[in-house]
Amino acid sequence: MELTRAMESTVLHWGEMGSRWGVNRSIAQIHALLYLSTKPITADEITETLGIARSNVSTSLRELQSWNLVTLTHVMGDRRDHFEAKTDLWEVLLIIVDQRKKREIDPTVSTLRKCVLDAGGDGTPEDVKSRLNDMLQFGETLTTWYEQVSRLPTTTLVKLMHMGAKISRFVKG
Amino acid sequence: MELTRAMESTVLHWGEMGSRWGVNRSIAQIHALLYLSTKPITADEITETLGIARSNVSTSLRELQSWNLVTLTHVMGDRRDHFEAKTDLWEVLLIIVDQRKKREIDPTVSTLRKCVLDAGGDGTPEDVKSRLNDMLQFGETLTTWYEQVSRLPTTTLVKLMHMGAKISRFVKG
DNA sequence: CTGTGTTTTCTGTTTATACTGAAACTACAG
DNA sequence: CTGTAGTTTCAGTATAAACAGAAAACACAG
Repeated sequence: MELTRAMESTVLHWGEMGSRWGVNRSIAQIHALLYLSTKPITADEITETLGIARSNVSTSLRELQSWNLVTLTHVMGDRRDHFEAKTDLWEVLLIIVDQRKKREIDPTVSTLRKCVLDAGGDGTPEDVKSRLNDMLQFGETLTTWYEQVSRLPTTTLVKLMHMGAKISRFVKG
Repeated sequence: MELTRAMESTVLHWGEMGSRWGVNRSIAQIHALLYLSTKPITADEITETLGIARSNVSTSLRELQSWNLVTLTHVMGDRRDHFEAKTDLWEVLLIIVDQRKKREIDPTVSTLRKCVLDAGGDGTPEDVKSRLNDMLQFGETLTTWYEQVSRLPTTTLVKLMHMGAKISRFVKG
């Protein structure tokens, strides 16, 4: 698979972005490549195109599949696995946020909950306790909000987005 | 400075969180410690409490100041710098999102813009071009929305949040 | 100008993670 | 069964980032 200049920069930049957000470069690059590719491609093609080890591609694809961002498909008359990425970017965004929430935010909130409990009997000063409480409260507000909003249909979300700041009209007071 | 059990877990967990989101552990730990502390503390106190090198604390504090999350203050009769963290968590969230947008999202969108231009004349196939365009479009929609909404007063944001999914009432169609 | 407390800079080391390549495994065709 | 194409696992290696400690720079009192 031959990459044009534009495709190459996109893939490289996406890899760079990934690493700044705690996603490893290979995974991000592969994801970008699959997103750009308009037909399913094999692991070997990815290996060649990106110049990374076959085993690394395998592991990364596995990870991408576990995120539901990439699916395995088959092509008639070809034994090899082919891979393709979700193309609806709204769906992609929601998947990523959902997963990171589940893997990182939710555990953080429960850790905080435990800390607030512990703080009751371990001699934590009152003012620190109130800071801890604020954090927990804040986390809970955000997650509750997200859980509701993320369940709205995409079309609604798009419309809400396009309203931008106008949405504030509907707030009382 | 003595940490209670609850404080210690919070600081450690925060550090862990940081590293999963591309913020180094020391910086995140120091931030947590300053957030919990109800009075400004010195770099040396941080060094002792967290058991990391003095130089590391210095660099991290500098970084935190550049993010506007921590400010330097002075205490009467003490030559040493003291540090304290922003305590309004809404403000903290907006600062973090703002900064990461500025440092990472905005450059990504302009890279995409450049790629879309390049793709015009470098032989990129039509269908790939349209994928690139979708990405750019999506990024622009999100950033435009964020720029508007983040400028609303915190009180309005809080109210919007508490409305949760009810906000969808106001969408036409 | 000198001495002391404080902060920053810099270089080498450590550590964590990504990555490779070979070997093991699997599924299937013949 | 056997051979082959394909995939995964695993142990070792490389790389990049975090970190420590020493040295330098700075600020100011006396």
